Amino acid sequence: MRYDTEHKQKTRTKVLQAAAKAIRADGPHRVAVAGVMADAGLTHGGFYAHFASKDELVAAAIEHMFDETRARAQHEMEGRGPAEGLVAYIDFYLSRKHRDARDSGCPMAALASDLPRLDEAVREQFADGASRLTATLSEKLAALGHVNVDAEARSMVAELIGALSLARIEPDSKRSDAILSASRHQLKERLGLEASA
Amino acid sequence: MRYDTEHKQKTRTKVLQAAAKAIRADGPHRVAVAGVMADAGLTHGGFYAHFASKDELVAAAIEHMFDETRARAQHEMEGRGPAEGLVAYIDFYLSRKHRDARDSGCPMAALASDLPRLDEAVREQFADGASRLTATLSEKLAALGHVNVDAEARSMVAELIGALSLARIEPDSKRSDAILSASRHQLKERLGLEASA
DNA sequence: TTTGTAATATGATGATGATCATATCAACGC
DNA sequence: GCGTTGATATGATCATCATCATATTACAAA
Repeated sequence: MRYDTEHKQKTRTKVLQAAAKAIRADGPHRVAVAGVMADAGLTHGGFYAHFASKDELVAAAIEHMFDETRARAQHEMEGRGPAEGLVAYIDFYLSRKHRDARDSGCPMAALASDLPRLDEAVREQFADGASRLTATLSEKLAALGHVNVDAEARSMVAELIGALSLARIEPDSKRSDAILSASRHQLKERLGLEASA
Repeated sequence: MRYDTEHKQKTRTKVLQAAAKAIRADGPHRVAVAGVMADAGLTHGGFYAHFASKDELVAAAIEHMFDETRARAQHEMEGRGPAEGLVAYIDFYLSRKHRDARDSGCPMAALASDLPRLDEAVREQFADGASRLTATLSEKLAALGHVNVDAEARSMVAELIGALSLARIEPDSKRSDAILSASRHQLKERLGLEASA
């Protein structure tokens, strides 16, 4: 080996990070290989030493996004009881910060409408990610003594994604805030996580 | 006038219909002007006699989608009391039929993640459409004696869009059905539209 | 039937972008 | 120091696509 053993590995990671951002920001079809490579500090030529095709890059980048956001979610809920954990997650997910960070936030919200247009393999990855998240939330609900935890968790995830998507569409920032706020409160209220309406 | 007075108008409508379908199916960036024209039974050359640019086509097509789906929503709820209307709308929105008809269904669900990447003008159109829908649902809730109708309606729209998006991502049809079903029931239950859980 | 012109078709043009072929460079072992 | 070779860079190529310039065509009116 001429270069450092990890050199190529590190480069691959840099490319993946750049791709993960660009794909969420611009959509899988608008990201250009050359652009991603430039963002990673490279030129387009080396690309095919790392990935067999752009499609493969997209798939790998999506996996990368899930790894990142799963870690963040865990971090968000870590060291808290089920109720506080759920509240923290809701507050994080429906925060202005998350809304404004499309390029580094939840891939499901960032790519909701791009996905049905992608390969089934990628969709499976996504469905898997969604299931894992639903399962985590469902456990917390069970710990709180809820009965219909599965449906409640699914419904919760749906509202989170929908509300974040809508908040990102709304150009008026006050109204966008109101969308986030409404869902934050409605969710907490109906899950018994908040005293007042 | 050489052609029929309505000829061009009719052609424009055909192009818009084709574009509205293609955009929802493939996303605004993957639809090609020539393809849309071909779908409308024409060749690409005449395009610029109807629209100044592709962007203008996209904007017009999105307006067209809203007109269509608003009419359908009205039809769905028409001649029913507020409770039955809401139930009918939920059942329609979260139906397998709607899930499988991405190219002719709700534009918000079909384009959720494409929108933040489009012009503010288009996003305003969308936010407007969402507001109108929320307002309609909110009225029905008020008629049923609900108090916090605004937040409830927003939350409902968010869950509808989120659940439909998730159902469209999930490649396994049984699991996809389960996503739709969970949200259908959760929504009706929490809005007091269904007797049993 | 002929004709003028709006509506449409045909055929460029230039830009962008995925992919590949070839050249250059970096750093490890000698 | 120097060559070897893996990692990147440079510079095509080919396809797709928006847009435009020019040619046809269809049909109302004469």
